[in-house]
Amino acid sequence: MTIRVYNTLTKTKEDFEPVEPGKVGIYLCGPTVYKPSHIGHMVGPVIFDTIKRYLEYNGFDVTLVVNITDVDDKLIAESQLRGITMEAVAEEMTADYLKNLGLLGVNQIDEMPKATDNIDEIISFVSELIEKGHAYDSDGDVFFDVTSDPDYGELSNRSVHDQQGEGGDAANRKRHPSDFALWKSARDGEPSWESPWGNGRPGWHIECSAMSRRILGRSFDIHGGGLDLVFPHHENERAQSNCCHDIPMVKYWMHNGLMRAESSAGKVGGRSDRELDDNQATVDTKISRSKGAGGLAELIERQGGERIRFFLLRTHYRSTIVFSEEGIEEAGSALDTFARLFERVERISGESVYDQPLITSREIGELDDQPGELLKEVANLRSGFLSKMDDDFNTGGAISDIFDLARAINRFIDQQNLEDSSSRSNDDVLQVTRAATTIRELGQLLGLFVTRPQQASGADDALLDSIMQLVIKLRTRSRENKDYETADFIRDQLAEIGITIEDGKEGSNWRIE
RNA sequence: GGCGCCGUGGCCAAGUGGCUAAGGCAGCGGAUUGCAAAUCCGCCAUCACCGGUUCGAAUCCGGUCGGCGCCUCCA
Repeated sequence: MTIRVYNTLTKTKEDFEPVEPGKVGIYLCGPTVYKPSHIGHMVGPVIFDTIKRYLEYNGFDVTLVVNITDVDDKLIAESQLRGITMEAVAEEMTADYLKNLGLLGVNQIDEMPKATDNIDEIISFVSELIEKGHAYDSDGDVFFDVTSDPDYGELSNRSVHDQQGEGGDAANRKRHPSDFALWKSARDGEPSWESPWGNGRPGWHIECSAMSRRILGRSFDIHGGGLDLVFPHHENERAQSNCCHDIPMVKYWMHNGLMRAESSAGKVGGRSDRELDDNQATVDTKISRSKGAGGLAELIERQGGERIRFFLLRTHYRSTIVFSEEGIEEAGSALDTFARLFERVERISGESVYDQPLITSREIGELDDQPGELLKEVANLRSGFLSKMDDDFNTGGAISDIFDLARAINRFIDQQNLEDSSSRSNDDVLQVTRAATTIRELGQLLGLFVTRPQQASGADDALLDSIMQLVIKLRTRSRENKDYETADFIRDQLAEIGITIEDGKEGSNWRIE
């Protein structure tokens, strides 16, 4: 069992071996908190949350860091526009971001450092770069000298010659057009901090170099982010850190694919809308406002976090995901299979699958020999799931195995006629329970099936449940009297208010759709 | 112009040199059901196109067509 990881730097999958055995440091570039987050911002957190879960399951001690960029041009612009402080904007948008992460089950983040809490660290980092001859002070701005880094451009595969470089008035203070700002001198009315080069604020890239060093050390394992960050952000971070420390900052650079709106409008929340002709712009703007870029909170409320998470994880993390709400609904239909299965198992065993203890380590599971016909199949599928995850966290491929698992369990229940209590054996019930628990064991690695769904059955609301028991009793009586007209009427009427009745071998079940 | 990605069944989506090309959604047929629903069983693709390498390619190479990203703030 070797985990393999695709490294953007080498463009190949490599065997995963942490810098320090048993320990893994992951730094994921988080958001600039100037606007509410959209679904595209969730792709990285969901996949890296999943990666951490998987690595921990495999016995690694993982630290996951996601930074918050709370000082930059866009934040300043937003605060001026709204007439409130930059801190207030950042605070509001950070809260929005955290709320959305929570709803999607992203709860593996260990630290979320903010740029403004690390100004001292940033200033000393810049000073070190100047001392080592990799940066220069130019009239209150400090720039990184890209020509001092022989490896510059290696990550994004480009040479200094074909760089455009930032334009604007900063350009004539640079020695080379590709040099980028480590420290920007303050303009009137902008937030600023004292520094050896005068009042100013950090450049975009330096916070990540400084904060990752503080928390994860000079050399850590995984640095992640969206594909759009490879250049210039990660290229520049890498240049800063490598030049400052003379050791590789990061062992594995991992980048997730970006999300795109339907009808190839460009990425969600991106700027491509305005470049389209009128006709298309109308279509695409509507899509992005109603379905994603606009209200993530509303989207989550409508669909549920688990569905969205599953939707994201169905596609390989390096691929582009085309956003559509239909896609999320389809993912939801697929996910319902598991909710129904867990209820079915609960009816048979009398215990909630959600109350069963979960295996949280791969080793324990592998040592456990599984007796019984069903559990043999389960063991096979389980190892299929794990080997797909081993191969660069192929969540999309691995998911097929949990569907096969569900089918195997349902088939076993059918064949052994376990819904009929008279034909149940303790061994069969045990096998089914353990098999279903294996789905949860694997699901938890993806952040799925972690908590019991609220509306899986009526048990949440005692009054509703007793009323439904009564309704079912009345309907059962009708059926026994062969009064199918009444029985069907009750079922149809319930369906209209969103309650599904299913007649089973030992009575009827109901479910809120 | 430079760098890079993608094109697998109606739709979504794994697989990237060799068992019968995963899985999901939808559909169809069957079992089951009073009828349904759920569940199970079965059916539904030769992998954009052309050429090449190879005993053998969806998987490698070249070309064509089509879609997309980065090079500027962006997860």
